[in-house]
Amino acid sequence: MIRLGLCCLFIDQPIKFRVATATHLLKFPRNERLAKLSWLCLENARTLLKAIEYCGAHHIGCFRVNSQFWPVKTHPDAGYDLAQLPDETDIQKMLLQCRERSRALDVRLSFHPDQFILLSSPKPDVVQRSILELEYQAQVSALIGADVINIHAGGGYGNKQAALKRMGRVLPHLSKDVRSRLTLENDDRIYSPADLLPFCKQYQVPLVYDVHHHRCLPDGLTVQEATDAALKTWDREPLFHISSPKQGWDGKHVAWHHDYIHKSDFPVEWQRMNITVEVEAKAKELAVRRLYHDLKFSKMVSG
DNA sequence: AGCGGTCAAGTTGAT
DNA sequence: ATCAACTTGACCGCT
Repeated sequence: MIRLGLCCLFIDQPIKFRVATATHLLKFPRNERLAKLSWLCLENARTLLKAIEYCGAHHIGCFRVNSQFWPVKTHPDAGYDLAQLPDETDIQKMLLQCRERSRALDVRLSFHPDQFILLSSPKPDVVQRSILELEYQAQVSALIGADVINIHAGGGYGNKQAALKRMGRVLPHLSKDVRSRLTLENDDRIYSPADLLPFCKQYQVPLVYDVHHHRCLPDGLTVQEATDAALKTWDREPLFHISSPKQGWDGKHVAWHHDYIHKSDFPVEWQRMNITVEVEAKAKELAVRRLYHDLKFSKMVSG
């Protein structure tokens, strides 16, 4: 059976991760700031445990952790190390519990660094800050047992091949904790599966195949072909993405996510596969529940 | 309690 | 030139 994944938040459940802005935090003296951050990190660790327990009890086999799990962790002024937080020990303990429960309940954990994380940028400082952020997410990943840190290939910068080459040259500078988890996802505007597959093969970076993005940015590959090629890039359970367009496929903003996944958008090619499919839908756990129901109890039709 | 303004960051394309 | 989109609105500070 397919493992469905929930992304970052709940819409209906009282399971809420906390965040704080650097602007706000920097109004306080350092000690007070670290105390606040410590509390936020501990609170988010407790919340993650709740999220894992909920997923385990509701046929949700994967949970994506928000990039702000440790708020402003790599901010140039407000950033910090775990060792500087007064609740370090309690945070570690709680994260270990998350790791144990996610393993016991078979809830896979993943990360998806946001749009500022670019290994292909021609600007060295952009790449440097991106690496710092990846290292932070890998540190948390190691503590909680997440096995995927998924990023996009970034901008085209007028020459996609050159951009991919730049990214390839950055890979050796990543720690093992990042490198062993790093994956690449096709996007809806610049990098198609056909653009990324050669890179993924050459550098052994798994491709997170997003079929919705593929439909927004076609490349001559069928869903079946892209699926098969993506599968080959994985040395563990493959992870793919699904979403539906907000106003349908003839609407204006096809790239915008709908509240739910339309039955016909789920590829028939993916049925009965041992894969993780992260559900990108605004109705969150309700959308996962509905899709799970649709997959289990009704025959899907090809769109 | 409700609401408006704000939030670290890069790149692109629509207006 | 400005703005919204991107995996995701949440939080502060005022009324």
